[in-house]
Amino acid sequence: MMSERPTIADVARVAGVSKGLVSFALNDKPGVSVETRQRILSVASELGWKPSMRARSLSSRRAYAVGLVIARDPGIIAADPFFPALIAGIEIALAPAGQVLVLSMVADEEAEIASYRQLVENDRVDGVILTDLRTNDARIALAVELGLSAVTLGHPDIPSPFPAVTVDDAAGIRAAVAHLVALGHTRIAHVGGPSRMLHGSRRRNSFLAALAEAGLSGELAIETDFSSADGARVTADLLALAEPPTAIVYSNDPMAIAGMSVAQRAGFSIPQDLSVTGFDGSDLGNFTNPSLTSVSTQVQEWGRAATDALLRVIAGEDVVDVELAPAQLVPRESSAGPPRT
Amino acid sequence: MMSERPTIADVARVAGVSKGLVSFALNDKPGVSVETRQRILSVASELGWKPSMRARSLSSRRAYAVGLVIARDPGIIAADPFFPALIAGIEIALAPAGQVLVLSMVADEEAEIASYRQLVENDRVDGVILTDLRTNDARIALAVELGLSAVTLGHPDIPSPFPAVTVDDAAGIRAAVAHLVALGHTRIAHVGGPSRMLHGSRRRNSFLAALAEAGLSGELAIETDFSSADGARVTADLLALAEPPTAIVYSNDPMAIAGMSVAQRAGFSIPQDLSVTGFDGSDLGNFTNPSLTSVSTQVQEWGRAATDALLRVIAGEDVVDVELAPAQLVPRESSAGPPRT
DNA sequence: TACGGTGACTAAACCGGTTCAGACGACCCC
DNA sequence: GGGGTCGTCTGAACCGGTTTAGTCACCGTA
Repeated sequence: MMSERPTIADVARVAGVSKGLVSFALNDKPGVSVETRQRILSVASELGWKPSMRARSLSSRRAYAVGLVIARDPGIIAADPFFPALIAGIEIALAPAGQVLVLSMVADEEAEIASYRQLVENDRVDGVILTDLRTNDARIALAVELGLSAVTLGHPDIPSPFPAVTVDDAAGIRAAVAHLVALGHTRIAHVGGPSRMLHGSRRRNSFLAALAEAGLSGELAIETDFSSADGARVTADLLALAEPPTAIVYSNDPMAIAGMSVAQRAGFSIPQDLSVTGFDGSDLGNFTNPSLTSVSTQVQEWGRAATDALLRVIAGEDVVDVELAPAQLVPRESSAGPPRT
Repeated sequence: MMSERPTIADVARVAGVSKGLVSFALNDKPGVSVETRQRILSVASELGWKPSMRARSLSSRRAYAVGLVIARDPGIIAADPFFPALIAGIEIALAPAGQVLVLSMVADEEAEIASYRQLVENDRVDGVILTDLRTNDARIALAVELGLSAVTLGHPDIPSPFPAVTVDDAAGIRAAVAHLVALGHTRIAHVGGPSRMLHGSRRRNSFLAALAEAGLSGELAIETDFSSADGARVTADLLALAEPPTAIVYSNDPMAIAGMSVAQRAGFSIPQDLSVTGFDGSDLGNFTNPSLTSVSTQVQEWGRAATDALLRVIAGEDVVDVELAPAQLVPRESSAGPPRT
């Protein structure tokens, strides 16, 4: 019963060399002859030796883990398929590197800052993925202050020393508007996220720009908190207007789905009386009635690429910004020509 | 510019005592006089000393972290609000204890086993939360083999040395059936999860038992993989029967929502022609048309309680099973009396 | 032949905590 | 007054790796 796990000292003893040399051999460092390296490696695998992450962490001052802090209302997170997809992507890149994800979910921005500080003070992570960037985001300065490595999902609106991994979601909004314009719509509304969030304001701006390009007015661009509840409320408001829009571009799928329900309750047929588009192209939209025209962003690939970049930053490499395939329109049943008046 | 972080040796030097005594004082161990303890504590806080988790981990052989491995298809996870709520609950219990969550998301059961092994071999976690229990679940034996602490979400169907934290979801299914029976339904179908998953088969059994109690036949209990797609497919099959059911009890909300869409497409009005109930009482169901009668399980509280129990197991306490408030029916618009024939 | 350089290797320090054996004085008891 | 107990504290070992300084044999060269 060899219950104790072998240490590097056991390997050294059996191989007849010093601890230090074993360490060199196992980390592919120079200064070890080919035969000795061979012998050490075979002894190590014979003994079933695995390095102790704890000891390695202490002496190398690394955590071999990356952090993700999600700061949103749990209710909103639960409805939004974005995060599971992101995490799945992160995992794909992390696993082969022998690293793990430390996840923190907090309710507000104050707790978010505290969470990053905890992560660093407690030596939990070597770097973080910054998602849901906000205008003038304090986390950039915080990461710098804490000496953290980081990558941002999207370009911040302030100077940042960290690589940005971006998906051109503006292209998706433009495609959605172009799609609706091509169908003949002229009164198009936008139900977007909080303007404090960069992707909220960026999508809103792209929406306005696309409308302007088509010679249309963008007066119906409304801001929400990204929740289904807000999506429903705003939709009701829009449809109660004297001249309601004939199409609504939503900034995420949960709001679009809630909006469709509200519209249908109010007696609007979709897409006959109202066209609707979502954002993020979640699977959910395939199973609504009608199915939801949406914009797909390959969230999983985004997570994978961001993690890849982060690991290289942590390793000290120079990493340049990464631009992924732009968001693409996925036309389904919820969009059609405007009602004939 | 005091850039280096103070160590326990610094505190000892300034306080004029030995390293060991500082450690005792800071961990509330006996053998330190009140005045000395006071002095040490004040020196520590003056210096802004924070224990190094890495060093502490190495010498105490603990990770101060717990693991959660989610093994489901990413698409299914994304649609299901269960996991975000669970994680939010876990976080609530973890943060005050200074511990963190290491999350792993894998696609299949093989990767799942490998993931647990990695977590342990790499000293990542002190314990794990076992969710989505399956029949004869190999993870129980695996955790024992690896010497992991654990808690299970629900009772396993095999002997387990780990405390179980349970929510009586059977009560929820019974309540849903009772609700439908009271409304006058006699042909009630069940669209449930995989029978390999314990909550899948348990809900199915409760469904059958509840029907039997009401003197009804349970021939329409169908098994799915929990995905929206499967929910849609099975619903279509059920409605195509010569004598379709007048009510369907779904085992999660995404399937119920997909099922409603399919039914509506097929010309069924809900709830006039078909009543529908979901499971897990997600916020989503508030914003469908009609809103979804569902069963609420307080998932967040489940995660909190499970984490609490796990931390106590890790601390070596004797922990007994915890039984949370049973699942409760949340009646909304999708259920009503059967159509008059 | 003396010398500098190089490759292979060892010993020991180090990372920053925890823990254990033992020193020491104060106190108590018989 | 000698011995035992208790509370307080020290010094050193320990956790299991990484890293640095230094030893030693061997080589080619002037």
